[in-house]
Amino acid sequence: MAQNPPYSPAQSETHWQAAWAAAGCFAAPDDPGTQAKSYVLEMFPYPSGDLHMGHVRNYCIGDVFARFARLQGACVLHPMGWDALGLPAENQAILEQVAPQQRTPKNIARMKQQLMRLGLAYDWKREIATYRPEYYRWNQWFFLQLYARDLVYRRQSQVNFCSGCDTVLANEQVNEARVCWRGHPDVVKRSIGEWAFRITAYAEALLAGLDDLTQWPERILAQQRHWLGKSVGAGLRFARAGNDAAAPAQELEVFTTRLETAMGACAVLLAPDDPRHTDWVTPAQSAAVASFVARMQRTERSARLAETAAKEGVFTGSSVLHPFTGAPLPVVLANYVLADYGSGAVMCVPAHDARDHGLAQAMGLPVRQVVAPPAEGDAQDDATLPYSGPGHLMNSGVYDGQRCEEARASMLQAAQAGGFGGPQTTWHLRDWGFSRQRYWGTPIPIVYCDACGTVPLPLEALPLELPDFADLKLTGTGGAPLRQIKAFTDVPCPTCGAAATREVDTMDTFVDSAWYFARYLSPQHREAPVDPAAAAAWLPVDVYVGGPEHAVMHLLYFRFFTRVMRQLGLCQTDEPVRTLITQGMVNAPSYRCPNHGYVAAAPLRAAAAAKTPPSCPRCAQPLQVLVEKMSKSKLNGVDPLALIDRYGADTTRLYTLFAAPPEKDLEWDPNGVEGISRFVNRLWRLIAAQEEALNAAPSTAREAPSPAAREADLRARHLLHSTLQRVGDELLRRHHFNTAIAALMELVNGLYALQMHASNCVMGTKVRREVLQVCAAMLAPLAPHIAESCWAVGGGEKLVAQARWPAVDAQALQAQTLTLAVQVNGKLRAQLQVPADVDAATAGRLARADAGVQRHVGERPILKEIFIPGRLLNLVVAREG
RNA sequence: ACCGGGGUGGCGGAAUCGGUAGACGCUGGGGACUUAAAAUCCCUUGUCCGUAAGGACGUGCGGGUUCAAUUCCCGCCCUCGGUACCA
Repeated sequence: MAQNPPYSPAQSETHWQAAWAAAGCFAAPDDPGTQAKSYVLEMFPYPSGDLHMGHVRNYCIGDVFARFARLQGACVLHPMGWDALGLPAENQAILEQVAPQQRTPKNIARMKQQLMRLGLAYDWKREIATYRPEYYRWNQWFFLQLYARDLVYRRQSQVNFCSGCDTVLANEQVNEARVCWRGHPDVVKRSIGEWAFRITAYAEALLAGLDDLTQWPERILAQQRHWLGKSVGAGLRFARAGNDAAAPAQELEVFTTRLETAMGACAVLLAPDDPRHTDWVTPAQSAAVASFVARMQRTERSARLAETAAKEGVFTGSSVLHPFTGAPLPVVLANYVLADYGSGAVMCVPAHDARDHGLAQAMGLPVRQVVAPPAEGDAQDDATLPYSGPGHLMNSGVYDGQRCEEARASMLQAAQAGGFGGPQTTWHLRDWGFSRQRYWGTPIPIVYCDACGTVPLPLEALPLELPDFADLKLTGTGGAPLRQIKAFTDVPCPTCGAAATREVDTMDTFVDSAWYFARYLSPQHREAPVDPAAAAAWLPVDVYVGGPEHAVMHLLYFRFFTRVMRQLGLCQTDEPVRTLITQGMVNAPSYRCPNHGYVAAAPLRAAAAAKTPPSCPRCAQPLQVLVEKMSKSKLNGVDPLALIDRYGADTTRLYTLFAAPPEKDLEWDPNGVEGISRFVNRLWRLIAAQEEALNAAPSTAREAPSPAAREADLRARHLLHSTLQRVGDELLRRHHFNTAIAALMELVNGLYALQMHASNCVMGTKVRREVLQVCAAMLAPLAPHIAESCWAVGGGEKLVAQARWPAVDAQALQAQTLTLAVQVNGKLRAQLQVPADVDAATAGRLARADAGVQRHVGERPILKEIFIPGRLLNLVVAREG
């Protein structure tokens, strides 16, 4: 046999990528018409400048869906774009004083080049980038539409404020010790004005919509449900004690899910960051309160709320009257109360709430038990306090003896009748504050006029473009950068023409990503964010692939905007995504020296292979090895481009798909890549051998095949079609690409075992072609380049990228016998070859005849036989001893 | 701390509805081919006992349900993601 040329992925992959482009395989029409449609989308990347392995994994997974849907006969839309605004680019601009408007397109060009090398089936004509005014003008358009519908408003909000930088900081820029990224200590929480979307108006709809998302992972639905956090309870109003008509507030409303414990209330609690607390502070207490509030501003919210954290409070000096009894209760600020949940105030019931109990002990508040646990044996009302279980009421006047549920209902009725309370539902979800004091974001189209107040820009004024970078000094200090530019801020009022000033905050980048999926459908459309005809044709997204870190916020905003779009007449769907795939992270070993921090991982991988324990190149100390998410700071990244250069795109794709199923984390293993590369080469040799065999075979031969040839054909087809069935199931239903690839490896191993790679193979040409074509189809979504070579050698028409998924031949699958597992008392004792259609009685007879089975059954009678057709037989006998 | 995941050989993982634990790949060991190397091919590789035949144990830990549990239930441990201004 002639020596075949070794596989050259670089040459072959460039060739097929050009062929796909020439054939226009991946361009999607504006309307799929009568053809079934499939919209496959991956979370768009932040254009940092270089593709990393996390991107590669994300887009390879998406590409499998897109290419497989096309094989299944769908008209596929598979676009790509750039999430280009936001903090990292702004920080880089501060550092280098280079305009993000210049840096960003360069980064995009680089990353696009890198993406192209992977041979991803994108329709690049639909590419979008959020930093372009043609894109972000629609953020402004949405803002104005929501403003007109009272779904956007201004409010006060708590932010991190660093007096050293004189500006607001992102959470990421502050560490746990409240030190800022530049090293200033004492970052505090401060209240500032901001813009917010009224997403809470959609809470009920967003909750109900989850029931329709049957193709979303259950864990994501659970996280969304908990984030929405619907809680049904009651509101109860407490009036100010004493006749102080001049006091700024006359009552406090609390929210409770346990109204039946009201008689056990010993205080009413407010959050330290609740601005209303000043209405209740008396002069005598003002110093104590001020110091408590200041201390809380320096404490992390999570530290304040931790269950194990000490419960602390301070008396405001004022009291309110218990609405049921008229008894005075102190108004107290407590560290664990949330200002933005429910009504922002709660009643303190120490006997039946652990946190309240802790506070009561710390402050010496009275503990009054009002619920007795269900009586057991000798009736006992005493319980270990705090007690939060079920029971009946005590110490509660007319309600004594009622079960909790009864008391809750009757007290609610009494509260309504008395006009001091009623049913109330609260949510964990809060409105979405989207103001940012940053440069690299979408300007908010608002003007403030002394005469007209807050004035939205007219739609014709859009886009409101970001002013030039050259006109300001971006330092990351001193508040909103846009305020520096007089030419931007000082404008005439759109209504009255008088001198006015613009809003200088920009928008959160979550606004960009809340609706980008719609822009791909008509990226040039000028009348609206999306052409409603295109939206009707393509929405919802059929498959959405991205990281689980977006499980809650991004996906909730995404779903919220989809509902808004529907109400604006832009689309006809409430939910944006039918099937959601959340993929795991890409991890790799990182190496850390106790003296010198992280050490570059790449040179140490070779050392690890040589089994020398890794040591620091600078001080020779042994290094700590951890498996962590690939990142620049940990110096453990793998350059995808280097991988493609060395092994080719198909090997890179197959490795990321094979090493773990999509939803799990993937650990980088250089040896694993070698293994995949071996498989690709093995496959290549098989394909090359067929090229020779098919060319050599006289096409006119009509001789009857030998029995050996018939047997080889039969076996090859059995193997081929059972693999086709498995791979189809893995791709279509289970989305487990690693096991699909394993099945293909087994197929190739099996074909080698049938000598298909060898010159003495007797397999017929017709079966050889079938094997090649079916293999090509199965490979096409996973390793699309070598799949084309396989298709071409097998004599397939046009490209496999344009082909259809083959049908399983049920006849080829039929088997004569199967292996039946025989257990005795649940332990495997024999494996019998039996006829495929064996019944329980026959299986029992065969099993009893087996020597191994007999040894374990012995003289004991068989009590029961459990037969699972096609799988196993379990003989149950009396246990010994 | 709270919410949601995850934990299976030396390693990544497989086991689809409670039915043969360890598919496939890597690593290690042995062999073939070769002057040699690379590449390739073949055998082998959970632990323990045993010369072997064979047996016992084994899916983070402790219990439970079942003829049968990686899978279901209860209680823990460790770990990852999110916690509203990173995206």
